[in-house]
Amino acid sequence: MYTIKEVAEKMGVSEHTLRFWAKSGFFPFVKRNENNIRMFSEDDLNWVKIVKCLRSVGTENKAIKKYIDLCIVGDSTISERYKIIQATKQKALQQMEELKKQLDLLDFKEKFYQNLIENNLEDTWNPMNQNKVKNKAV
Amino acid sequence: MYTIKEVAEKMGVSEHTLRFWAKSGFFPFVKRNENNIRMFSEDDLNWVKIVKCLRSVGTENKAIKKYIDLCIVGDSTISERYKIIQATKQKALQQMEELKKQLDLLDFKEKFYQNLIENNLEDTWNPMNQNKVKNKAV
DNA sequence: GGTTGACTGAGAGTTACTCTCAAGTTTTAA
DNA sequence: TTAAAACTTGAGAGTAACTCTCAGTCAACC
Repeated sequence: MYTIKEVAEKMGVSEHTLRFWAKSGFFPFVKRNENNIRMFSEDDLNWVKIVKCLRSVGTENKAIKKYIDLCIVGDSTISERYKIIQATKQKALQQMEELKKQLDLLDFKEKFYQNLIENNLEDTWNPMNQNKVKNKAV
Repeated sequence: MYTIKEVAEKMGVSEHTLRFWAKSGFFPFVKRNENNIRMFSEDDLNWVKIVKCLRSVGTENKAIKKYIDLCIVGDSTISERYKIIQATKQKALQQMEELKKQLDLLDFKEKFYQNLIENNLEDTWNPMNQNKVKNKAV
């Protein structure tokens, strides 16, 4: 059993955020000890893990709560939960594509600046230098 | 030259956000026409592109403004800008790793539910079924 | 000449934290 | 054994980055 601080360290989520998530109803199974302190079980850690996963791919808290409520209802909601996970995965794949594109742009920019530095060139792409003839740039 | 609406469509950023970014000083070179309407040039579109890129990898607006201010200063800040782009790229690469991990978890979950559905099994991972013996699950 | 449609800025509202605080326990240290 | 340090708690204020609503201006069409 783990206190909120231990969970925060273990899972890489701040204590504040964990309390906020708890208040949002994301951990309906976390028990309190005799001093009203939350004690997270191993199973609860898995809930933290899946909540963290859903959040990190941009799922809204409202939708996460919905998913958790479906879990609470029980086995009759398995196919609905399956669809949610499927859709979330598709969204994550799209994000991967988008991130790749942005990485390409950052890579281009990096090499562009590198070239300017190594060859002591002017930044002809910068609008401040609009009057100057451009070298190969975005 | 493009109006804010056209830029919004072209770049996949809402008009609201573009106005917000403009007010934040992200487009210091966008001119207005005789009716006070913002007209974006091709160069301005590239600024939108780089701002969108920095935002999408989690760069704070304050830091974006700083980068833009460095651009305005001119060529003397090239090496500083180079460092910013390098650091941003590293952050993006980390995000890629994180996203891969989350995708793996979603993939596992997807297959897990698929197995439950196909074989008509109980969701023994769900804390609601804690009393039952677990099948292979997270 | 009146309505439609695009644009404007100001400002209120929203999401998801993030931080501060006072109050209660508990462990450590003198 | 008592005082201080180290936890935890919930309430509530603050923040970032939008997101939306609205009143007002202006040009263009019927």
